[in-house]
Amino acid sequence: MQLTRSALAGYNIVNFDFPYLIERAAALGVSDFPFWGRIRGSRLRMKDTTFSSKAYGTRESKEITIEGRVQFDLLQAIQRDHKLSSYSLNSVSARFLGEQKEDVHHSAISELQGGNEETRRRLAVYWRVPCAPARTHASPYCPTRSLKDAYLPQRLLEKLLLTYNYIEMARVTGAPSLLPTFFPIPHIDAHLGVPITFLLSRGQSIKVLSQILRKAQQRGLLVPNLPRLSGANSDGVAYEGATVLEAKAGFYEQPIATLDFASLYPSIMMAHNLCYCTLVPKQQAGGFSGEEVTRSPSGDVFVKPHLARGILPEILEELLGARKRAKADLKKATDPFEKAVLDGRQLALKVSANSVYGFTGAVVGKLPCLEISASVTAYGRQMIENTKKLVHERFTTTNGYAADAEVVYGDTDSVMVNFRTDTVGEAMRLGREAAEAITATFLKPISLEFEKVYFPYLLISKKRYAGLYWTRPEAHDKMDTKGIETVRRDNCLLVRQVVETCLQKILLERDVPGAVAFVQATISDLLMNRMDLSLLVITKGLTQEVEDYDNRAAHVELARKMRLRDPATAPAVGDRIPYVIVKAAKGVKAYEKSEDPIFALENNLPIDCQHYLEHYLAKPLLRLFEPILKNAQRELLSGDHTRAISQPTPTAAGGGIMRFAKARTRCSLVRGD
DNA sequence: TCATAATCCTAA
DNA sequence: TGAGTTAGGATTATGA
Repeated sequence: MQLTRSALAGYNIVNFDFPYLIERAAALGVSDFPFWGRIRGSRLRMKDTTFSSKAYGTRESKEITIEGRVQFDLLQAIQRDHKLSSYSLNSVSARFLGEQKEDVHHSAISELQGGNEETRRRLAVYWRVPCAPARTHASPYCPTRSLKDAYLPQRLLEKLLLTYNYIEMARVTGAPSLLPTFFPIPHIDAHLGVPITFLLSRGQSIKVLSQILRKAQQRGLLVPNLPRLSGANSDGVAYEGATVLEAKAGFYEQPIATLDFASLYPSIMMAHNLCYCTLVPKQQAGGFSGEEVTRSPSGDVFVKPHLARGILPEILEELLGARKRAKADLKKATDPFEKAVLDGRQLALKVSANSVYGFTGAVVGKLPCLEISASVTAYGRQMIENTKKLVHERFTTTNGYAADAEVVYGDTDSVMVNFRTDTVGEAMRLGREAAEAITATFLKPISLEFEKVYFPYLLISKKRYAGLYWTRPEAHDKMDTKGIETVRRDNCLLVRQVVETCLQKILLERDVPGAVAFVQATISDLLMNRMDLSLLVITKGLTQEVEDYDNRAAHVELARKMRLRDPATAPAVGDRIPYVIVKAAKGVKAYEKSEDPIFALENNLPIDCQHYLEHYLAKPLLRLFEPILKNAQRELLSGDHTRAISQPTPTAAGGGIMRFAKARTRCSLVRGD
């Protein structure tokens, strides 16, 4: 935990360190302790809350009020900014700092203490002082702290530029500047709005609402305090969303051009003047002429901008205008500090603009207006269908082009076009031509842009594809993967690594036989018990209270089991639960075979390798290879490599996998933080 | 065996 | 001043 003049920073401080310190002080009767704020005599206040949102999940949390100081909990920031399989300080530090935090076990203390200066230093730095008794909040974050626990968050803060990014977000949503204004934001008045602590502890709504309130005040408008919208059913769907075009699955060995609408939903709201204050109630719509109002494709009516300019379009215009300037300044900037500020700012402005639409559709929110959100998506659906149609109509041999173009896929604001050319450069040229021609058919500021070419392109299904990503004809920029196992954190590392390697071999090296051989070797390793346990750990989020689940699932049952073993360290709502599938009698359900990896390790439980092959590896690999290989099933999943070694009985000491795994995974599997 | 519901996570 | 949205694939449990 770091204490500066106006901020407190650390890892999991809000739910562990602060409550712990406060409770200990109370237990010890240190009555002058809980005065950390900058208002003399004002005691800090703590209460339990449950935060729940679809995007951030449900989490129990402490809410601590400390006047005049920002509480910057790195755990909260990283949970919001990054989707990871594990949020332990150890794993996060390894990921972002390339630095593992080594723990010192208590059995090594006397040895280190009796050693030399270096071993004593190690003890001081790494030994985590246990402080379990007063623990009140169950989570995988171990109630111990070492010097490193203070030092690593500081490094993360700097490395991830969190100070810049969060202060910029606070500023674009209108918070008072906590630091001197190094680079003022033109047209954005930074004197009303969202405190940094809100950015970490509350949702998206507060940011949008803050902007609406500020703009309404400028205009002299009042924002109504609406009663909870009736008929707001939180599990159903309130209105129709975007169109996802049919995916023509396959392995494309021709360049596929991608056309994207830039900031689609914000630009729709600006182009059509969609706002609370421009909406014409259904029963009054008849009283307006076509000169005065527009009817959106969902049938909702809005007045045109010459009669009344909406607040939302104006906010969006300012946000996107400011972003354009930030990006231009970023291009010119040379000073690393200025660059960090500007990049944080352009990101904040983009996120901010994109959340306005969602805010209008949030029926459980403060100011829902489904006429706006339903109109936005309806315009969007019309636009993507139109774009597809225009591509098909224009790029034909009849019109003098070398081939008939085909839209092979598209999602919400993008279309993927096969112009049936063999060169990336030609695909780019046609892509630019299409973007320009189609943009001309839409109202300003709607803009269809050519963004990139995929070549080759492996389209598996809707929302799932991979390809090499080209923005210039000379060389590809990267491999891009969407929705496939490699980008999903609920798969074990083995599956992610195998799929990733196969994609590389197929797309990059163009070596399909090599990919097949690799799969066979991996399956053989798995079945021969040669797989490191750390590769087999699956993680899933505990999204609600264990009791509230309607069915039985592996991670939930494990959470239940762990609570019986030790309530203090059992997973809590919002935590991610790591587990492995261990061997059991035939016919036993998967949810009865899930086990805590550390428990499995310590008790030498054998892993159910067959289960990993059949349930986690086989299908993803078949999906990957089916568009490429004639006999994927036979080549990958039958033959010598699928023969398992004679399985050790659960009690046998010779569980090769466990001994092997234990030696190799001690560092990465220790429970921490 | 097959359809369905619950759940998780991702694309946009 | 509590909580952005919908679409969609995949896995698992469950019951007809």
